[in-house]
Amino acid sequence: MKQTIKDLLQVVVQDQEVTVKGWVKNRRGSKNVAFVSMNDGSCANNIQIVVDFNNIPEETFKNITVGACLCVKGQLKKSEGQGQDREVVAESVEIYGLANDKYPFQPKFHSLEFIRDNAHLRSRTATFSSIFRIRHALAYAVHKYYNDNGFYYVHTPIITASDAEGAGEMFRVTTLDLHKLPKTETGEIDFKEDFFGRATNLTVSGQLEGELMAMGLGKIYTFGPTFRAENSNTTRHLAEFWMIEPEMAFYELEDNMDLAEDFVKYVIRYALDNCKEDLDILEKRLIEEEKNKKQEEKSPMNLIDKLKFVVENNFERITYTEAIDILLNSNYHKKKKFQYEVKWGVDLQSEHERYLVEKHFEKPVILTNYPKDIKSFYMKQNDDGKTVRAMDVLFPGIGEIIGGSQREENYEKLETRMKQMGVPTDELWWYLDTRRFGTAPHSGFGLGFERLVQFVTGMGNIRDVIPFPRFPKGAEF
RNA sequence: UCCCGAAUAGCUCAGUCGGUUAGAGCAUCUGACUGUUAAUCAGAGGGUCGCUGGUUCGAGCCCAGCUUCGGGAGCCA
Repeated sequence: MKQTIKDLLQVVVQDQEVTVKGWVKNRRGSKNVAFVSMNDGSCANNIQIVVDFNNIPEETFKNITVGACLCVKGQLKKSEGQGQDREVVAESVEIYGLANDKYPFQPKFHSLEFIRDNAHLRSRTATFSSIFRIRHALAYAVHKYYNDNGFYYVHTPIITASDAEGAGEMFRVTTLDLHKLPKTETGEIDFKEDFFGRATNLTVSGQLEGELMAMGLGKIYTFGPTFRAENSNTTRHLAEFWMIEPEMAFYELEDNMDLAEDFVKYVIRYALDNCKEDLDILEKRLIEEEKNKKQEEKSPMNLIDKLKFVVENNFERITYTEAIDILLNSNYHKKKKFQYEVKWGVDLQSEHERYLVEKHFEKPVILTNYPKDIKSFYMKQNDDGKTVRAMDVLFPGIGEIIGGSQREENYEKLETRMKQMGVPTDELWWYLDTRRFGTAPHSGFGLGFERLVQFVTGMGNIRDVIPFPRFPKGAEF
């Protein structure tokens, strides 16, 4: 295999001939010698190229500006300078591509807003190459975790005919001519004429299909794209995002919580163990940003300490009812600092979740047993007749990172609940079949992959942790 | 979608009470410098002050609408 800069930074230095291919991050010159920092994306660190004008014409160096791509042949030697232990003394420089002064990035601090505007080139920046290497590591860790724990990776459909999952607005998928829509006798659009012979959408969740697979394979997980056509303009929502959804036969809510906690800790630990350099870069950036913040907005922990803290401490597990009591007895509530009312039966607002996670417990919290009327039809009903076996994992800074539940396995109870909530039982006949034939207790959850990447990288805006973000009025690149 | 804020050089920003020719650092270009670390030093070029309209003798600054971006909220993962 060809040697990358990562390889060259690790091999034993013995004045050997090497070839470096990569992009110019910075350049400095003086009368007889110049220095070029190069990076090829293989790791966070740059390699320093020494350009001696006795070997390489000065004119060549003049053309090499930040952003240019080069192939440098030379000798790998111990560095004479202080900032690095090795460097490549160039013997020849081939220019693959020059970058003129319109190249947007410079060797200086750039705002995230500016880089976002140039997202097509942002993999060239230190911050974003680190983010995307960490994103890769986390994705790998997800597969490794489930594979090593006996789960099967299943692929659920991207195009789905069911629009009844209640997880959000859907994107329509059609091949109909929008200027000449076929109509039924009653004047409605006739989807019988459409590609699938029925109305179809992009999936909002693979859960229902995941349950079908778990009811035969035992323990499965999905890891794929999901789509929500909500007009959400926030730092933690995307119209296209990647979701991990494990689904396990014979797991009850407590098993589900154990899995969620163990899984999240595993992938975060994997990043700590394998992405040290990249995490250091992101932590440094965050420390710089914190300097401009007011004292009360500063976070109590640096990025890596925060990740270690999550890995080393148990998540707090409380019921919804207990959470309401804590909120009602809080000073925040007594001083009327909450904007939204706290009372049993209403869904918790962001401010309430933040209080529990960031002020009261100061660690991740798993909330369970929510009122049934604020949760989905498929969640297992408790004997109290009021609550369901739901669980939400709340993380500091980003709120809900995981939502899951034990599923209702009783056919009658499920069908009754679907009818009460207006979920069409005829459309979901295949889902009900799992309860009709050999039903079993089972559980699962969904984890928004970008929210996990957000937490691990410390990035505030979810659009910065996916290479090509999709959001309302945003589908560039 | 709602609330709040912002928009000045390629980038990051300053611009006093509405008053003459809109500034700085970095980047770019020219030059200097015997090994630099976001090198340093000297000089130069670079602006329809987001757009449209209004108030005024006079608008970067005040007002209205629009656009885009940011923060927060809702929906959620």
